[in-house]
Amino acid sequence: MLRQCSYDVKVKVVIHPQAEDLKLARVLHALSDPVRLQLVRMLATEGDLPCSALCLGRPKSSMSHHFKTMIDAGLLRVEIAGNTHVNNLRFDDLESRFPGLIPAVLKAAESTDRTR
Amino acid sequence: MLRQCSYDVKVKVVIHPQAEDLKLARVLHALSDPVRLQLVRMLATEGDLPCSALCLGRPKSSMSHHFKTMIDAGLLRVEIAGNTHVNNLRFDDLESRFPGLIPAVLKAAESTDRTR
DNA sequence: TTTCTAGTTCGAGTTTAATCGAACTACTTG
DNA sequence: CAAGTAGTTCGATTAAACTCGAACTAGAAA
Repeated sequence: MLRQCSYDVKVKVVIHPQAEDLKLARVLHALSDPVRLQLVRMLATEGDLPCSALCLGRPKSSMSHHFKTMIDAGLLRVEIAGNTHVNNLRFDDLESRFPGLIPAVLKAAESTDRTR
Repeated sequence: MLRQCSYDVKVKVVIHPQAEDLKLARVLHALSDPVRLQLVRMLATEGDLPCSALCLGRPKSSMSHHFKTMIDAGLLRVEIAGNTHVNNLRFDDLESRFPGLIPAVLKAAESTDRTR
């Protein structure tokens, strides 16, 4: 028996994995790209930021790909505020699941920009 | 002016990057695979191991690829002892370059095997 | 010297990822 | 409502990675 919805509902759903479902390999992969490392650094130091503040000269579609990768891995949470998407680093979730990992990565990334 | 070598020299050279040349993104990428994470765990807990002790059921050629990835990233050092290649985790180099990173990864990996 | 063992290299097939223009959606503002 | 703004999605292209059999190399052992 199928239930049908009589109105045309359009919900923009961004799926964030739960803290306990974060997978280490996925998180490390999301961190293993210079562009994404830079995003993590910016979000860690400057707090929540809209996409526009994070697209440093690159095409929007490229950045959208990186955001998706990070969201799927559980690195970012996105809150939609009207027109803009506010990104924030899921620091507490990451820290509870993988203690010390993000601080170590941030420290390592800060010690040099020759990340690649 | 070219110098020529009159004998046929064959040297097996394994190039290990120097500690100060390790690149964070490369290291994270080398860590971002479940098979390689497992290798890191085994080497961390059991010390130096030959390839044969690390190829858990997988084809040698596949494992060779993973070893190469890890060596190139600076995760492993290989010492050739006669017939066998002894692998060891470059813990001290990694720790001096990226303090806390490997311990955090090991702790995270140990907390669950659902790494992927 | 033949054989065994340990591991690499090669090559092919497949998968996954990165890049980016163009079209699209949805909110906001005039 | 029209126009602008913020960001996603699509589709194509290219580049990297992963996997693995087969052939190869070199040391060890018989």
